[in-house]
Amino acid sequence: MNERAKASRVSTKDIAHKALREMIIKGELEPGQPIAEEELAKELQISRTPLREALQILELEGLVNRSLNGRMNVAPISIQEVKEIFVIRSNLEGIVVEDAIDNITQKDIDHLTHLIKLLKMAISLEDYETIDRFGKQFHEYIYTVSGNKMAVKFLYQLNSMINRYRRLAHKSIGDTKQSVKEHKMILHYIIQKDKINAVEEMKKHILGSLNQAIKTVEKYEHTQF
Amino acid sequence: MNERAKASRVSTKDIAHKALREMIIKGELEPGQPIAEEELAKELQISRTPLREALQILELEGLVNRSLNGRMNVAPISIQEVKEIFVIRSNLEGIVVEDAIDNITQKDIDHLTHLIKLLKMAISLEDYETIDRFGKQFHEYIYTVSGNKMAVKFLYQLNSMINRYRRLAHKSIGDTKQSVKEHKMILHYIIQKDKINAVEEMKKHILGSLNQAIKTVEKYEHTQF
DNA sequence: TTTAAAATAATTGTATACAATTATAAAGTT
DNA sequence: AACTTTATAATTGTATACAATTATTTTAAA
Repeated sequence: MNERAKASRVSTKDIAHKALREMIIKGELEPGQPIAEEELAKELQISRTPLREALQILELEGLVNRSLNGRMNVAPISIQEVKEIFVIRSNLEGIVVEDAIDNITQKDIDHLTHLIKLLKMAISLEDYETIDRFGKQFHEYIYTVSGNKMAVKFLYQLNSMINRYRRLAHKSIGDTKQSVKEHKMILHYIIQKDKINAVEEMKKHILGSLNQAIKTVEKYEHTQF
Repeated sequence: MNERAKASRVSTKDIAHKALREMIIKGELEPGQPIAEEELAKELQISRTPLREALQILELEGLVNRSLNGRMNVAPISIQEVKEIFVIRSNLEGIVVEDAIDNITQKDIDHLTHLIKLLKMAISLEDYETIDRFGKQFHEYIYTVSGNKMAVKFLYQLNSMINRYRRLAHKSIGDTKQSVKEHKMILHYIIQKDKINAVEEMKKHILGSLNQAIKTVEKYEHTQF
């Protein structure tokens, strides 16, 4: 048999899915904008078959909507939806830290501690993109430790939508410093294996970013119909 | 223009999706069983195109899995997954009652009260199917009142999986009587607009059915690989 | 001019054909 | 006989063709 690992093939569908997701998150496809399959397929230089499958995934992810007549459009942005998403996310992140506490090892704690250090460093450099990346890594590392596949699956589903809003938000240095404090607190409770407070703190942390997200969204809001 | 409402066309894809979901929930397609597109398409008398789209929905719903080589199989059943699902559901149901309390009217309260009466009646008749139906209606009515589209969307997604386990479980009369008590309590707190206790009670109610579900699943478990 | 009806065009939904990949069987080698 | 290698078959992934539906334009009537 062949030595090298089988390069798990990337399908045209997956490429289209990721590309479109990116385009929607970046706003290159605007909220509310109608989608014509033929046209979009030509633009991506693929056929309609994998494109339709990609669009269907995006539909289930909540990034595009399908109206009764079958026509699709980029999902509008709404404050109501942002609120709903963040409350759900806060609960899921709560579930996930709680499970993570059951499984966490010293190696994991070291890694999370390291991530917080990196986070601080990025803040001192006012490098917002890096701040965002390390913050994300902190959370995602906890996802992995939790071993809760289902919750993680839902969290990633939510993240597709959250990323749309995250992109619009530009944090202040004050916000990021507050954020690093919260990460520290969460880690503290994880180390203590104090589930109640870890969950509590995590929920507060997520909901804290909600108000900020709402502000940035207000001016972009589109009506849903 | 035409008078009558446009009969929103049902697509082959949707029919296939619902049919397959039913078959999986009923166990007609067994956990772990491999799926061959061509064969299944012939059986359903449709082409592979809409079948593939239906299968993709089922994949995202967690009812089928796709392995690295593209082959699909009916998702196995596992205790770990049941646990994860119920914890997530309990949180989502908590979110939803909390929101429902903000919107609830006297009419809604009357309806929920009525459903509990029907539930009691079904219990006295030991009609388990009807018990199940009214219990479901009680929860789904709260979904609607909440107005939380996102949470409801996730709940329905979970329900596809939960229904697989629900079907295996056969409750005792004792269980159902306990259940009706819990419904009453939940409604009580809703009427009082006591969010904290309503959420608490709802979570307990959902998690209460977890242990029962676990028992029934234990003998059906298949290993995931 | 406005409204309704009919015809045309554009778009989505499904079936089929083909290409690419993966699994299975057969043949060859040590 | 066990292991590779090659050839064959089966299966999935993508493109194209066609059918069904929906939207738009044109024509006709009031």
